[in-house]
Amino acid sequence: MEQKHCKPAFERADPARRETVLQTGINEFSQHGFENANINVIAKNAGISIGLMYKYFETKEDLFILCLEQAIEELNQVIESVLQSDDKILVRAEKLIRAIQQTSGKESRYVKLYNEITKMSDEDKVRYYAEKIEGISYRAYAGFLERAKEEGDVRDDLDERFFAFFFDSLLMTLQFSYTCDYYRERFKVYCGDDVFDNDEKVVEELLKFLESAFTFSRGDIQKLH
Amino acid sequence: MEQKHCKPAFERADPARRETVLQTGINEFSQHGFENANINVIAKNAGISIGLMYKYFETKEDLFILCLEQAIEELNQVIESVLQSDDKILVRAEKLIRAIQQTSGKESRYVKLYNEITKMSDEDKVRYYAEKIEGISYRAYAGFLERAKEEGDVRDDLDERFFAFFFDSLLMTLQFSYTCDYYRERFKVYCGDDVFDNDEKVVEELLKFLESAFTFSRGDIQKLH
Amino acid sequence: MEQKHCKPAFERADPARRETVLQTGINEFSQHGFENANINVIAKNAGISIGLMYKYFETKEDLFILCLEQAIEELNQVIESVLQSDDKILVRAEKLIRAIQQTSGKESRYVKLYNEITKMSDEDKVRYYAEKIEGISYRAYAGFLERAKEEGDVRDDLDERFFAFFFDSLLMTLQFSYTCDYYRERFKVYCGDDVFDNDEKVVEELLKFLESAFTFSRGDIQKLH
Amino acid sequence: MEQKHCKPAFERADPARRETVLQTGINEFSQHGFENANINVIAKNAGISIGLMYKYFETKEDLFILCLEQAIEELNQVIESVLQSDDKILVRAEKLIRAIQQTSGKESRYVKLYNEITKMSDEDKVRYYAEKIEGISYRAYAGFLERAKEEGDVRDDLDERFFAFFFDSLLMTLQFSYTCDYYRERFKVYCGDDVFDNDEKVVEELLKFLESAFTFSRGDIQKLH
DNA sequence: AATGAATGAGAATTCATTCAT
DNA sequence: TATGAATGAATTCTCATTCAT
Repeated sequence: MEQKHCKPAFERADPARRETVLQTGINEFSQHGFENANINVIAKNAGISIGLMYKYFETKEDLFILCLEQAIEELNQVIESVLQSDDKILVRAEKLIRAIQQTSGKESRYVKLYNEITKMSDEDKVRYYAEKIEGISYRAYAGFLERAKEEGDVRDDLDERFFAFFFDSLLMTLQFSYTCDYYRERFKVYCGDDVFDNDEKVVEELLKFLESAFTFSRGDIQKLH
Repeated sequence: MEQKHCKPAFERADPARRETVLQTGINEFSQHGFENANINVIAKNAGISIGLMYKYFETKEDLFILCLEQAIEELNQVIESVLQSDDKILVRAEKLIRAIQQTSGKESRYVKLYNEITKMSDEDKVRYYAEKIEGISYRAYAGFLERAKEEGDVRDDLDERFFAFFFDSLLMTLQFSYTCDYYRERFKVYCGDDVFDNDEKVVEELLKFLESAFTFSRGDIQKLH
Repeated sequence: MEQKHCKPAFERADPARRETVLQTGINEFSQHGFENANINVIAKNAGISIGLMYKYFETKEDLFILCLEQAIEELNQVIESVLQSDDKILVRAEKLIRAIQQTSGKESRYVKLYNEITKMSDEDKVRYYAEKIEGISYRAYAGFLERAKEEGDVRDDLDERFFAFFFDSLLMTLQFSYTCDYYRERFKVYCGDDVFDNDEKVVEELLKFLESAFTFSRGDIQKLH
Repeated sequence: MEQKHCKPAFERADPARRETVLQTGINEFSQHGFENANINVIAKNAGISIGLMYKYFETKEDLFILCLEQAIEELNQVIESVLQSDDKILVRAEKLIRAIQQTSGKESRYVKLYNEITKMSDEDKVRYYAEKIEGISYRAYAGFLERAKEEGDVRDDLDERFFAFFFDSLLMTLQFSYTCDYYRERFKVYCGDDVFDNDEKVVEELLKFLESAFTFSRGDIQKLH
C-alpha cells in the first residue's frame, strides 16, 4: 500500500483536466459502485479517450482509489473548517450535525464513495484506508474530547477512545442517513417520513442524547436517585 | 415491490434443497458481494444445475433478494430470542451487545448481506427493504422503550423514535464492527488493536454511555450544577 | 506443467466438434502465429460461440497448447508408421526423407506450429515441450541407431547421441524447408530455384551425405590415404 | 522489396543515436518477439520520443527490419572474420563451430532475431530476406567448398550446393542450440544435460561427422568392403 | 422436474500511430 | 528537429441467461 495510484502523466496533466477526471470518476463510482462503474464511460464523460485514461491510471481500481482519496481530502477539509474555532464540545457537535445536514450534492457523492469501501475485503487495503480515513476523524475527536475532559465539560469516568468511537458512530450514521438511499429510508422508518423536513428537531434530539451521555457519571446517577 | 421473488417451482421444491440453495447463495453473496457473486457457481455449489436455478428464480437479483429475506428472518429470530424475557432496558441492551459479540460465522454472513443492501439505490426496493428490515428492530426497540419510559427507567423528555434511532445506530455500528472488515479496522483505530480481546470493556463502556444518555434529562443537568 | 490444457467440458464434447475446434485452431495458429491468431475468429470458424470456447479452454494459450499437442501426436504417428518396418538404417533414412517431401498441407500446419514453439521462452514450458516433442524422435532414432551399430551398419567410433542429434537436425531442417516460407526460400538459395521440382535429387544427395557420415571411421580415412 | 526501411531523417541523425536506436530495437525484438515488442518502450529506452521514432520509421515493422539488417551485417562480419584466413576446410569448420560456441550475449540477440523472421510469411519479404541473409553464408561456403573440391580435400561426387546446404543446416541448428531456449533444451534431450559443459566434445563429434561426410565417395565405400 | 451446453453482449486493457506544439 | 499527449480499434475474457433434450 501507500503507493502512488496514478502514473506521472496524470500529475503532469492540466489541473482542470485532473479535476474533471476525478469528479467524473467520483460521479460514476458513487452512482454505480465500483463494479458497475464503466471506465470507458468515465473517460467519455470526462471528455478524454480511453487510451489516455490508461495513460493516467494503471487500472480501473487505481482510478477508483484516487477518486476515493480526493473525496477523503475534501471531506476532511469540511470537518476541519467546521472544527477550527475554539468551541465547547457541544457547540462543536452541533456544528458537525448541521454540516452533515447541509451536505451538498457534491459531498454526498463522497459519502457514497466512503460507503463503498466499507465492503472492501482486501486485507491490506482495508487496513490502509481505515487508518487513513478513520484516523482523521479519530484524531480530530480525540483532541477535543481530551480538552473537554480536562476542562470539566465532560465527565471523567469515560474512556475517551470509546467515547470518540460512539460519538463518531452516531455522526457517521447520521451522515449516511442524509446521503445514502437505504439509510435515508431507515431514518424515516425510525423517525418518521418527515424527518428531512425538520432539521432542527434532529439537531435538538441528538444534542440532548449526547449531552447527557457526555455529562453524567455513574456517581451522578447514584446521587440523583 | 412486495412481489414474490421466486417462481412457484422453488416453493414446490424439497425444503432441504431450498435451504441448501439459500445458504449457498448467502455464502457467495456475503463473500463476494452481489456483483461479483457468480450464479453459475452458486448453482454448482448448491448441487443443482444452472437450468434449474433459473426454473427457481427469474434473475440473479431475485435469488439475492430471497437470500436476503432469509437472512433477515434468521437475524430477526436472534434478536427476538435475545429480547423475549422481560428485562429492564439496560439489561436488554447488555444482552444485545453480548449477542453481537458472539455473532457466529453464520450470522456474520447475514450482516454482510445487510451491509450489501446499504448500497442499493433502486428507490422502490430500497424503501421496501428498509421498511421490512428496519421495521423489525424499530418495533422491537420502540416497544420496550415506551415501556421503559412508562416505568420511569428512562427519562421522559426524549422522543422515543429518535432515541430508538440512536440506540440502533450504535448497535448496528457495533454489529458491523464485529463482522465487516472495514469496520473492524475502524474499530481498532478508535479503540485500540486489542479491542477484540476485551469484550467486557466494550460492554462496559457502551453501557456506561447508554446509561447516562437514557437516564438524565436537561433538568437533571441544571439540578446538578 | 503436465497439467490438462482443457476443461472437462471439452472432453465431454462431441468428438467431431473436438476435431473441428482443434483443426480450426491449428489452422489459425499455423497461419498467423500465436500472437496474431484471434480466438474469437477461431470460435467463429469452428462454428461455436466465444463463450463456449472459454467453456472448453481456460485461456487462448491453453487452446494453443492443445492444438500443439494434437499436432505432435499426429506427426508422431507419421514418423512411427514410416519407421515401423524392420529396415536397414539408410532405408529408414530414405523413407523419412520421402515422407517429409510428401508432407501434406495438413501436416505442414503441424510443422509450422512446431516452428512456433521454437520461439517460446517460458522456461518450464520450453523444457516440458522440448522433452515431449524431441523425446519422441530422439527415442525413435536412438533405438535404430543402436541396432545399426550393433549390426555393423554404422561405424563404431561415434557417439550415438550426437549422431542422432546431427541426423535429426538435418531432417528437421529439411522438414522446415518443405513447409515454412522462409526455409523454403533458404533452400532455393542454396540448392537452386528448382529444388522443389527435383525430389529424387534431394533424396540422393542427402543419402549420399549421410551414408559416408554413417559409414567411415577415422581409421578408414587413414587406411584410404 | 529492396526499399529503404527508414525515412531520410534517420539517415541524417547522429550516428551514435542511430546505433542506440537500433541496438535498443534489437534488444526488445529479440527478447519479446516482433508482436510483443512495444515500439513506445523502444523509444523510451532509446531515449527519444515516440514522435521522433515515427519521424525515423514509417512503421514498427520498418524498425524491425532495419534492426534485422543491422543484425545480419554484424553476424556477417563475425563469419567473415572467422573465415578470412586461408585454412583447409575442416579447420574452417572447426573455427566456425568454436565461434558459435563463443557467441556473446550481443550476438545471441542477432540469432534470436534471425529465428524470428523464420516465421514470416509475407512472400516478398521472405524472398528478399532469405536471399539477403542466406546468400551471405551460401556464398561464403560455396566459395571454399569449391576450392576444397579442386584441391582434393573433399570428395568429388558431391553437389556443392547441397553440400553447402547440409553444412549450413548443421551449423545453423548448432547456432540455435546455443542461443534459443527451445533449441537449447532440444540439444540437451539429444546429447545430455551437460552438453553445455563440454564444448570440446561437441567440436569433436561434429567434426568427426563432417569429416567422413566430406571425405568418402560411394566408390570408397565399395573399395573398403 | 432437471440438465448443462450454448450464447453473446459487455468490460478492461493494450499499443501502433497521429498531430498539435 | 523534437516532444509526448492523445487516439480508438482491437482483443481477451466473463457471466447472466436461454433452450434443446
